[in-house]
Amino acid sequence: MENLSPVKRSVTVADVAKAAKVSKATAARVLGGYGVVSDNVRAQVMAAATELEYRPNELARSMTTGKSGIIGVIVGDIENAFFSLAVRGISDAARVAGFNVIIANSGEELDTEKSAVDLLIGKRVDGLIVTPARCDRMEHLQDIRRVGVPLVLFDRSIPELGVDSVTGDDRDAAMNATRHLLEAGHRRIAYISAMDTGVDPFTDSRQISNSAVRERVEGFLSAQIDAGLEDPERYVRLGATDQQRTDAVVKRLLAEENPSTALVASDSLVGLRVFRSLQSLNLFIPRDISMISFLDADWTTVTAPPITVVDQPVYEMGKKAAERLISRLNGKEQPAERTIVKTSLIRRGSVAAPRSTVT
Amino acid sequence: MENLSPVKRSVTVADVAKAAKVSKATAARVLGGYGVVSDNVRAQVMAAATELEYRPNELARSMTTGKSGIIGVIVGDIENAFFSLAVRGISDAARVAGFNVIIANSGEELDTEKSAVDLLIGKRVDGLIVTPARCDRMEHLQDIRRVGVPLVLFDRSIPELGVDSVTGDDRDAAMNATRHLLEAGHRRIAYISAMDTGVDPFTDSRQISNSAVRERVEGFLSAQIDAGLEDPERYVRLGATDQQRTDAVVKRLLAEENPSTALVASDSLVGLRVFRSLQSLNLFIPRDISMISFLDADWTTVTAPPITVVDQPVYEMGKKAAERLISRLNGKEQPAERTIVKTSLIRRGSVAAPRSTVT
DNA sequence: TCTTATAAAGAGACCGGTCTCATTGGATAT
DNA sequence: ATATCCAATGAGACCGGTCTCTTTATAAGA
Repeated sequence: MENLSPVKRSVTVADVAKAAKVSKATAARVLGGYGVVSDNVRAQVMAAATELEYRPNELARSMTTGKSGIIGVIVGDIENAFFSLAVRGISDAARVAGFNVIIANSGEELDTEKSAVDLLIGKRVDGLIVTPARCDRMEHLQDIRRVGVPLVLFDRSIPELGVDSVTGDDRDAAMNATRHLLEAGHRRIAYISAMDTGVDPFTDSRQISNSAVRERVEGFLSAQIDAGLEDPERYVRLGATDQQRTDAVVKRLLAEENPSTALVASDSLVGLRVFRSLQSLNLFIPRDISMISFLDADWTTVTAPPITVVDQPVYEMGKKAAERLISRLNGKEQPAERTIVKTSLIRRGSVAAPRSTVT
Repeated sequence: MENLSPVKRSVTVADVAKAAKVSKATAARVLGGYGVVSDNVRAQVMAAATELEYRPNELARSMTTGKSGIIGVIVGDIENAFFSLAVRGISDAARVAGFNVIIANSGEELDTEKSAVDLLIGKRVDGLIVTPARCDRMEHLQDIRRVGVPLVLFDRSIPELGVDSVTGDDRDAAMNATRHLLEAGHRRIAYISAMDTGVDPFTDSRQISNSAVRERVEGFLSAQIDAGLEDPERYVRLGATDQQRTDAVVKRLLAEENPSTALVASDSLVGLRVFRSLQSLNLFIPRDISMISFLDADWTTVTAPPITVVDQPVYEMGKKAAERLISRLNGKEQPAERTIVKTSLIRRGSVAAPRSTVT
């Protein structure tokens, strides 16, 4: 074990300057890579710097420049494949542009999100990418703009806020998925989400504070209205937040007088839970029931049958969000823009005609 | 749209002090929550602060205190469920203790890891949790200690470094998994990993620079030696880095004169790829071949049959690593310690007796 | 009444960089 | 030979907090 006790105060430009026998200003110029210095002085300073193992203090640097080189990201839950992939896209794009990423989890809770915002602003992040837990509460997001920190919303948008957003084409995606089920002959299609609005029987999509889910539900409904179906709302089921509650939702859905013959899962976690529920009820997909899930998650490819999914290009979405933010950080004054990325339906084996077609 | 142009310089203690008609020092005392102030002055200052919407500049605070309140985490790939779960555990533990987390991806590349270390040290993180890409190159890790930043290794350990580490009981885990296959009657068992040592035919576990994989391989080998099998090395296959190469590995493995009848996948990504390979070869698990994968990943529960796995309590591992680091940050002078968390085998449906038992 | 202890507030240095402005000296122009 | 210019360097303020040290005012003690 080498010696590593000395509790050393870190080496500063002043130290290097003294060692190189030049002024602090000159040392700072070569170490900071700005201004103009003669070649031999530069060499001297560099030599002293490596000798002393100088490492710039980015904190101090940030203080004077006012730029931290950090992008703050607030997501619902990194553990969720959707977000971890997005974060990967964000970090990759950030790194290319010389930025770093600091991540905070909101757990989809407004209060946690608020304190994360305060925290990241305190850390003087250069910009923020946020997945707002609720699209109807945005005071804290307005604060962000007020202090002059560029903001990009991810996955969900809040038009009233007037900031950039990058989302999927949720409404179209849900419409396409629903149409696909309609075309297969289904007439009683359920939509299952983990969202929890206080009110129980779902009646109006405006109850849903998450714009992504809201738009998906709206697409789901309008596809059915277009097809002449009545009252598609009655098959919208929320609150599938864990396995147990999902089991309950699915069970109830199938115990009704007119049980649904197909369903759409609002995200890959809900999809997985629903799949397990169906399995435990000994239902065979797609013979007994058809299903489509959002997100082309790992698990959807290895089930029997593999699951038909709405493929959201999450990595690209993350990348785009970061790029948008960065171009704004680089001073581009552009009006707020809503970027909508196209999704596609990957047809696999979980959709078939309903068992007994009731018209 | 409200007014938000003013390009405002942020509000400082001095501003608040002036507004409250007290000295900067006094304002700082109440805003920073230290020292002693009278109640009415405190009230005055607080009023001025809320009025001006004062937000402390954590950067400046960090500069003088020398603490940033940030823990740096360097992982192989956040996109990987193993790491994203670990990061979740780390962040949760960090938040409880009042720390934040900044994440960097190494992509399992030494150079990227090195620059991530430089970067995070530059940002003056209070401590570092690293998943070292290679356990045989550690100069940059020694640097970390040299500058006095506490370090905890995650998932992999480097005893020579003399720092804390939190890992799974990889050797035992692999032994147990292998024994389970031996007990089922298998005599030709393969071990597949994504690691890539330069040398092709695997001969010696010391070729493997990742300690976790190395120990798993060693456990895998010794279980077989113990059982009296000869030359188990010949069934160790590395380089399953993507689907295509995994397909090749699996194909080659099964085309040999004595094809293996069971296999162990070194992590959940490899496991998933192997599963797909077997599927595409129209092999049925466990009838044609048995398999065990590391990590209780989502996908392993919904396949037909579900996959027997080594359950690594990754979230807890992350949490423990963070807790260990934090206790060190809080000044506890304790000797370096290697924390090994126990894994368990979750028996599901992917292991059965080999088709034709050849002794 | 006068000293002394103590609580509350103020003044200003400091952290480690950046950056503006002043100073110096050598090359070129006249 | 003297004025002019510019490249190279130095001196020191500044960013926004923390913190030490000093000063002031008030209450208790003699």
